[in-house]
Amino acid sequence: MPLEHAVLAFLNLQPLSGYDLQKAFEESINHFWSTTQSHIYKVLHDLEENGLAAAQIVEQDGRPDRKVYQITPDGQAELQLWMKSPQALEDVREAWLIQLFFAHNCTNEKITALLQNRIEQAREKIALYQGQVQAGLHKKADELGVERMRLLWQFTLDYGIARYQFEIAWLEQLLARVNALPSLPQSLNTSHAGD
Amino acid sequence: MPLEHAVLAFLNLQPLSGYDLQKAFEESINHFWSTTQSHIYKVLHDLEENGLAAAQIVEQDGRPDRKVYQITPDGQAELQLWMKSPQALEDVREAWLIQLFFAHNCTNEKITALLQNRIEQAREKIALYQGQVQAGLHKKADELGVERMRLLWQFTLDYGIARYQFEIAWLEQLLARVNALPSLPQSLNTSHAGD
DNA sequence: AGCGACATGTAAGCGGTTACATGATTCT
DNA sequence: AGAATCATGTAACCGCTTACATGTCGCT
Repeated sequence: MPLEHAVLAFLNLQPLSGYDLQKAFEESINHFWSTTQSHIYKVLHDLEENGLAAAQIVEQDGRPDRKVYQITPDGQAELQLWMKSPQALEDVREAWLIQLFFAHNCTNEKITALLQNRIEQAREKIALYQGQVQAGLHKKADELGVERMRLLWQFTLDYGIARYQFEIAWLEQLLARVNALPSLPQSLNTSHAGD
Repeated sequence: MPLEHAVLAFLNLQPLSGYDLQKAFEESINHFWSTTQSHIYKVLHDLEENGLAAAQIVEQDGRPDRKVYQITPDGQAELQLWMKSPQALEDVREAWLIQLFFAHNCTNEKITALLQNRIEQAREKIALYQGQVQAGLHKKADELGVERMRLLWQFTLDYGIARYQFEIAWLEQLLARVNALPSLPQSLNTSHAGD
């Protein structure tokens, strides 16, 4: 469960509440591991149950109580173990490839439209990563002032940018190949409701 | 629900049983949309409930009965709609990036080991795709003899290969950058259980 | 006698998202 | 007066995987 370990990794830097963690995720690793508030609270609950984190209620005046979690020795051991363990390479799993695979009865124009939409989405992602996300990471890194950390964070961002750039390049190459596709069989083109 | 639509797309070519579908998935689109037997049976059940497919029991001698599903007009309409609808570009979501992000206290050697393991896995995927998967697609395409289909199928396979090749190239580039990383802070290197 | 192919399903769990629920304080 | 921030959670659902359950036939 990667989210559990991401939470442990954050707690290993400093004690945090669910609310803090939500912001930390948003500002730090959202570009490669998005999550939700409710999932974080659930994971914290589970971590406590398993003795990997310990909670402590902190009262505040004029504000709701905070429930601050600390990593336990068991939690540190678990984290250390996980950090070393090779993760399985993710399988390709993309819904648009289903569309492409079964596009036999679609016109080349319709296929092209799908690809162009995808290129557009990838461009937006890159703009986001190079803009807001990059700025956010820079800011956080400057606060901490640890060069080694800054570079590691940058690697994760660069990965995302490179990935979406790859996506665009590959799709553009595919556009040409789609245009060269033999045309639809007439019977299917006119008579079928088909795909 | 992409699996539902993948099943509809198969049924749009010909009526099939759950067992047939499992084999069809295995032989055709497993390289970008893997699934399981039980999931297929569940989806078929749901499709029938929603009137997108209709089942028919076919008795056999010496074999268990088959439950053969046919796509309905509603199913065809739904499929046609989905085929045109742009899919959201998948977010980057990779657990090893969590490891990289928090690798501050890991030695460069440990980071390198993770990357190399990933490169190795990607190489294996490429070998698989260029070998068995490519052969399987060729065989199926030859049986059908429709060039337009053959090419579309090839595109989905080429995507996978290109993706894993990208992965390798990017990781190899990262290896150099990891070696150039400023070393661990001594205090953390020696005293902490840490990450 | 044992295994693989044929054939259909259920149950439990996992990691995750969306929607719901509550309520004070501070800023505009 | 209304919105944003602070703060914690539950419930329901989704897509999917793993494990379980059952049984026949044909081949070796």
